[in-house]
Amino acid sequence: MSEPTRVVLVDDHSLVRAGVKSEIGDAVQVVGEADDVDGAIDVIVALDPDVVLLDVHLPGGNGPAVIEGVKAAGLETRFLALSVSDAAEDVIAVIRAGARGYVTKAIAADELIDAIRRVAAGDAVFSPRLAGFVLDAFAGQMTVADVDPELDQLTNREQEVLRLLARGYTYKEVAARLTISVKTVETHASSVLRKLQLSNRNELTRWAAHRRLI
Amino acid sequence: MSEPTRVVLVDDHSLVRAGVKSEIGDAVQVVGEADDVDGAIDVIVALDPDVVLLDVHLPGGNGPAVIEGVKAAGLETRFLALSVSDAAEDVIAVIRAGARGYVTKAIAADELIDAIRRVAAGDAVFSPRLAGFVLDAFAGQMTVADVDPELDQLTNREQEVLRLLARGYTYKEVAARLTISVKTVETHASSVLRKLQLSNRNELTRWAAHRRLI
DNA sequence: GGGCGTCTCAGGGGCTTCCCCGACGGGAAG
DNA sequence: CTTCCCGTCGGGGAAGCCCCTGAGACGCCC
Repeated sequence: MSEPTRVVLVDDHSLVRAGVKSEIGDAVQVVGEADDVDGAIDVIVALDPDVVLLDVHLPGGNGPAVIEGVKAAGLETRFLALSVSDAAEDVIAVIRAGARGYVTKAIAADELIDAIRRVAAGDAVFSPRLAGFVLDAFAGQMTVADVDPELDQLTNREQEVLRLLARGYTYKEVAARLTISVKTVETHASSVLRKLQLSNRNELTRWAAHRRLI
Repeated sequence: MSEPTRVVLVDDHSLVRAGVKSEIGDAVQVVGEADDVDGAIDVIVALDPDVVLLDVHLPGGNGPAVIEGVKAAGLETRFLALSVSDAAEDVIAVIRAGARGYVTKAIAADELIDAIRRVAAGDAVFSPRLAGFVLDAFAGQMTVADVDPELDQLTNREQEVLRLLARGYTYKEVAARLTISVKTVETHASSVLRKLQLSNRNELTRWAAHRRLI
């Protein structure tokens, strides 16, 4: 690696930027910094770095907004999301926007440097726990959601029934699987539809398909 | 890493297995081998290894068939696809099936060992060139196999009806939209179900959701 | 012209879905 | 102990779904 990797840091906390810089500054070249969405886009477009270390939560928008903005400017910069959050929504959002990696701030300095270089080389890097998650999402072609607040409205039994219905089982089949009566399944199904504000089981199937439950 | 990673090799060429084994045998523990789909499933289920090194092309099926089979047996084994192919279809297929990594056989021994350990730890590993590809596919939520031969069996009218049904419209609503009678919608719907070998409209919704027709 | 496929429509029947009621036992909360 | 939620179950009924059979109209191809 003759030329050092050129990196831009985007984080709304200057302390974080300083910390990261001191940790990785010897191994890569930090050519610019920004602390909000618009500033980040400006800096990145002006400097065209190899990799952008991007915090997910920013004033004036969020990580994906930066990625979109840079893409819109015609650059093909590689982004490595660096965040305290490991929430499903955040991870999925930046990956969908086009980030090539996602690591949490708990990462060690040498691992971060390695991750930056990998992303610069076109590789994909994820914190182990997130890797499986992302691939599951991909394999299951879901959108987001693990902790669906809407699912919390449902009792455990209702969620069981929902999952089976979403998989295409008829009431009768669900009843057989859960060894309860068809009437009970009807009751639960009715509750599920009411709570999720759906009008029939086709919408339920679509609802479930949309959030990967199938 | 006190205990060595337990690995099963699946490849239809014994020479390849021998080669891989000699390359990585010192670093990980190769506990079993197989050269076809059924044999692989048997060996994996019997040995429950940490990681399976899986060739994509196998007699008696392909890589995804092995993954499905093992999953069906209730195991949560981690698979690392190791293939000469870097074709989009192959990569997508094994990832969709649930593989946690995909590297080509051009990989160096030490990189392969590293990849195996990463996959064993739950990380995701891809050859640099493939990493971006997989993420692009994910971000753009394409499937690769876009051209559906199964759709060709359907007449234009049947496809129209299919799309509307998949979006959750009732027969009556579809009829209103297409300004035809409910009975005609029933006829088309029936044809669609028969041609696609589905038994009801919930399966139809799932079928459509699966190929992003919704 | 005759055959073929598509699109349209109808009657009738059986099953499924969804809602309206009401009911009972159990556990948690007050 | 009463109240409330949960899970279980039932009757009854309206609507939707799905199949079977049959049929007329149109266009295309041989």
